[in-house]
Amino acid sequence: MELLPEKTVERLSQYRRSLQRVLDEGKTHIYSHEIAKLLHITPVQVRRDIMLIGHSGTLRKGYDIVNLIELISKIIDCRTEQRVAIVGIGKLGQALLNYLYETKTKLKISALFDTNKDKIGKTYSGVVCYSIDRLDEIIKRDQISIAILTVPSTEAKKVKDQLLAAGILGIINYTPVSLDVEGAFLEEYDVITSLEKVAYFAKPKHAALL
Amino acid sequence: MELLPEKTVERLSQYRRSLQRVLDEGKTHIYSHEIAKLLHITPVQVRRDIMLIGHSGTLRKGYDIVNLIELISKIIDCRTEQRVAIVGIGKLGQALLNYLYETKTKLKISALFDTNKDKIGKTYSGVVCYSIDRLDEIIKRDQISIAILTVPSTEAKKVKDQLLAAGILGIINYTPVSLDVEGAFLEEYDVITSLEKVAYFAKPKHAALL
DNA sequence: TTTATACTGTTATAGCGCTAACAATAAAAA
DNA sequence: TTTTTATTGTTAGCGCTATAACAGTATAAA
Repeated sequence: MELLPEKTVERLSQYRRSLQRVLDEGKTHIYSHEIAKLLHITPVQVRRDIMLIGHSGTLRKGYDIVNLIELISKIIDCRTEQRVAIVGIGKLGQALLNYLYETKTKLKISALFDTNKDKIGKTYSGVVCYSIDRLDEIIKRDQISIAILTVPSTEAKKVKDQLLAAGILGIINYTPVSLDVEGAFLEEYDVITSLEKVAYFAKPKHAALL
Repeated sequence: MELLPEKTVERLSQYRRSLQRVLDEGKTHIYSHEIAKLLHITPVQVRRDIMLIGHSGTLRKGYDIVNLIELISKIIDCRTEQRVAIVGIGKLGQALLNYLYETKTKLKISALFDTNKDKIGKTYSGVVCYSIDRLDEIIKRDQISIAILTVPSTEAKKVKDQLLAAGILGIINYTPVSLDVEGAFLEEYDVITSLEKVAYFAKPKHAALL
């Protein structure tokens, strides 16, 4: 299948989780406008996304929830398990681990890395923390393909280079340092940028008058 | 001035921080291609953003860094201080607080909220944590205009309603629950979606062949 | 002094993503 | 049975964003 648009993939991830919740409540079918309402988007967008993955609903009955979940999973999940490492087990790294460690998908957090001696050897949510010196070794051994980067800014570039050298295919960069990633997929998220953006658009009305 | 495009505002936030770093290293002027290299974007985009805010560089000398920082600040900062609350002081809330509490801008984290009795009354990085029961009171008293939402999913909608009722103007939603925000600016960031997206685009090459 | 160079500033074009419009049709109502 | 209604599936168009192309010009070089 063709590569799907990024935004569609994002929504598919959200559809799947919403659909699972609805399924658990006992529903078997759902209309596009019902899905739309759950995610606060338009029904057209839902139908278009579903069209893009080649699924068909039933007129007047809507979409079969089980079928749809299965198809989404077939498309966005890898056939084999994809392993993920979190590099930098500070507050943010630990928070992300809590959010992610129990997904029911083919994604598995399978290693943590840090430089802090007190953390090395410990397990967090059942995942072992290794010294960052063993990054290359462990990534290759466990065939880890995705890394979540939550190290201090000063270390970001260096660690990124190590990750790429070890053959990582995707990086999520939560440090405020912009990275250059050749040949891998990169997603950057900067909390300061995000806050400053919201601040710009959430200016009090009277501010314009001053 | 006209409202700037969202993406431009995001980059302005990043330009400012990069420029400050370069300034601290003793440089006084910088070329568009130098800024571009720092953020891994194109020089044209940098020039276009700078054009949009009405700044002019000097041919063959580049942009005066101090001037540019001042202009960006004038545009993306509010004239008055904008106060921010973090609602939900779990690991993620605390992590974000660490990232944000010492910005030199007009943004100030001025209150934290939680339901946990052990946290209420404590201070984190010098910011007091209040009971979430006092949300309305404190937001109005301190004129807090922006909220960062890091509560459990189950509480997200209820807290969002309380925030809007208290007059909040911008919300950053880090919960995986999609929100509907009437009349305020909303930014949603979902770590699971983000990871699943990267996983989709970072699939090992051979996966396509299976 | 004249020409070449290396920048900035601006406009035109392309691409992605969302939305509006509508065709098709199964189910429900008359 | 015929008509209406509610829903899916698809295409066409619009808007935002990024990029490409290029005009303008101060400085440097010849």
